Amino acid sequence: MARSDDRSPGPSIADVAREAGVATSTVSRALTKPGRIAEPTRLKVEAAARKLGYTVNQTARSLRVGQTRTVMIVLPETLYIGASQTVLEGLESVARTLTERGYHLLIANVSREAWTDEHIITTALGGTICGVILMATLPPKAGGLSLADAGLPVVSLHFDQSPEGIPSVVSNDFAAISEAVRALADMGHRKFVYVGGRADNYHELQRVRGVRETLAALGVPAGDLRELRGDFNFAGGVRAAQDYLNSADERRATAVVCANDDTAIGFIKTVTDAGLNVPADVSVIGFDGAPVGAFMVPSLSTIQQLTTELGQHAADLLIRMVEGETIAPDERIEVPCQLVLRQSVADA
Amino acid sequence: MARSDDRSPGPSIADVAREAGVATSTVSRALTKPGRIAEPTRLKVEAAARKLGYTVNQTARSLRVGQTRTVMIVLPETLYIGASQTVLEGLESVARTLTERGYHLLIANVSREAWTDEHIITTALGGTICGVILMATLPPKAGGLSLADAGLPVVSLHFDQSPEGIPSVVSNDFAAISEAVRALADMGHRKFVYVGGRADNYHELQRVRGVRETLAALGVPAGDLRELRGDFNFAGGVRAAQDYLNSADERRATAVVCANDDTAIGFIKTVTDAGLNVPADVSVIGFDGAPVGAFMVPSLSTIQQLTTELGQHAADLLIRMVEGETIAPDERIEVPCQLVLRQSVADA
DNA sequence: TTCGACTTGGCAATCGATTGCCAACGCGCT
DNA sequence: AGCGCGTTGGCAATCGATTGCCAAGTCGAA
Repeated sequence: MARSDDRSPGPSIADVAREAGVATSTVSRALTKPGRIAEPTRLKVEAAARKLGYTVNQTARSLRVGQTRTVMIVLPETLYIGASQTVLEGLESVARTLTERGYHLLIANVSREAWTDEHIITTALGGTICGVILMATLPPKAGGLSLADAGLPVVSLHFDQSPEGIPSVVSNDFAAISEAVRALADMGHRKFVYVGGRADNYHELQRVRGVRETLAALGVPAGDLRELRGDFNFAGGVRAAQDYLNSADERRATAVVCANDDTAIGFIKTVTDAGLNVPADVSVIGFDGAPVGAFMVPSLSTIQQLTTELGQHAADLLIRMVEGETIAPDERIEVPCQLVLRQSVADA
Repeated sequence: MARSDDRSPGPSIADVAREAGVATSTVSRALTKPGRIAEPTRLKVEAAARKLGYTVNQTARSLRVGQTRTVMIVLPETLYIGASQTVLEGLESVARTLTERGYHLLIANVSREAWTDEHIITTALGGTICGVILMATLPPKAGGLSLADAGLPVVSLHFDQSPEGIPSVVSNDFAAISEAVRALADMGHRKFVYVGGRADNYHELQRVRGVRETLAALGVPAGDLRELRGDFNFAGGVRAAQDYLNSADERRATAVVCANDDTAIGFIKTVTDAGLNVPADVSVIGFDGAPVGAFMVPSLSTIQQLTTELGQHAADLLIRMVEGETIAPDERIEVPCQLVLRQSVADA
């Protein structure tokens, strides 16, 4: 068999058993079932294992116990590569939490195309993983099958999918953007622009609603809120700024709320190059808390998402599900954001 | 056995065999060895598999063939969370390439502490993975064991470790920064500052050498190059800028080369807030090609790393090693960078 | 000394897919 | 009709660890 391709398999449990002079079952129990094996025997086994450099073969273990300790994280279709680091920060946090608890993290679908969804489903069904974290994405489907058919625990991070039966960990977008709008109103601003993201996006729905309802509650007439599309990226912010610049001076808003930092950055860059001054002529605020914001000129006001906490909660929730705890399918953990006001906003 | 914990195992190969009226071996071969099974039989098997929704159990397969199709990527100890997205872009590129070729990607060590190296080694030895990509890190060690002991194919991405016997995929830092320095000299600059990173870092060594040797070749006296420490982050750029501001006006350099974009951004922010104008008073250039650079005020000149190509090459090289191709241990693939000049530089 | 309760460790089946080996079969040729 | 070769598919061993079951051993109490 393994003739041409001799992968050094390392010592197996049988080797350790022989070395220690006990049965394989004893070795297995000594290493995994504390208390099941008498102390002297256990020490003997441990010594033998260390001497041989034995490491348990996770593949064999997984096959036998019918469970892996590997979690898959599905990253968003577009990674929103820009200024904000929510994806990377979230990933770091999830990875750290899982690793601490002895789990592995498998990455899926960094760039989603037709075949990748199928790849995900196949992996899920193939017994390779024990749970899934959806990061700012909807559950993949392929052929007749969906992720749900794998019968695995699933947690949604960033998108609230608890109404669809997926426990979710989310920022309180609505309350956060509402606070930002109120802060701008308190500074005397009365005419607003909201530069939104993609219309079908979960965050967009929360954020645009937050702006509208808060302004309405403050008594700002609907006509004094202009909504532009920003697509969550730099170019969208640039386009929105061009629209903004095209309106007559006296009709221009003095406060601009953007659906994320990238949009705000594109906006600021464009109006600045056109000769306007931020914040003297117009105040701008973003969303996400990109680390670079503090070092922009002017420094960027933003709504900071606590990405690390979000990731921790998601990982923790999933582990609890994997380990058999019953979690309500409409479980929803909300993490507050922090309003960070910097140079890009000023009194009207 | 599995009484309390009935994980729905899905159909097995035996179920498919029964459904199709053939032996399990026939099913296995029909699904994996094209040509080995007569066409009519193969179709029968495929139909049965589809009908039952059969998916191969990767765990069992891996155990039998002694090989997984999972690659581990070790991310840098500090993720350099700032403006540049090299880690995320590289990750995306590696993930995409591996997925296309039917491999999985396991993430390790996003935050390295004492126990995580051990976790990595254990995983590597445990037969869970078939290869490792080191992303801007040195090989982990734990206890008496190092990653090398696992006998797995390893590729280094970003750091040139080919002298240590690890095939590497790297940017040509030296040539790139040399080109940048020459460009600044061509613009008439004669006094330089180099804001470096951490002294023991691979990139730092390349980049500082590039600056020194290029200036020397251009006949700029060593006294007209001032070297400051920037630590690769915003705060380091800020500190360097404070040092810079403290020197007397007539002694100040007019060209600042930074070891990465974050440093450059911190530098620009600080000197701008202090009343200097970039680029009128001082030209600044970064390194990495952070996407946000184009939208800074002033937009940031930088040396763009082709992260996607780097990732592709690394993944491709590793796959070739995994699949048995012989690769020279001192293999070194160099990917050129692109100099991108924007508003932050101007004639002296 | 004997009995029962408890502890300890070994035997062997098991997880699911792969694969070496071989038997059966079909086909063409003499 | 008989022979040989190539193709097809089945049997059963195998990968390495886990675990139900049971036997042997230990200890204390009567």
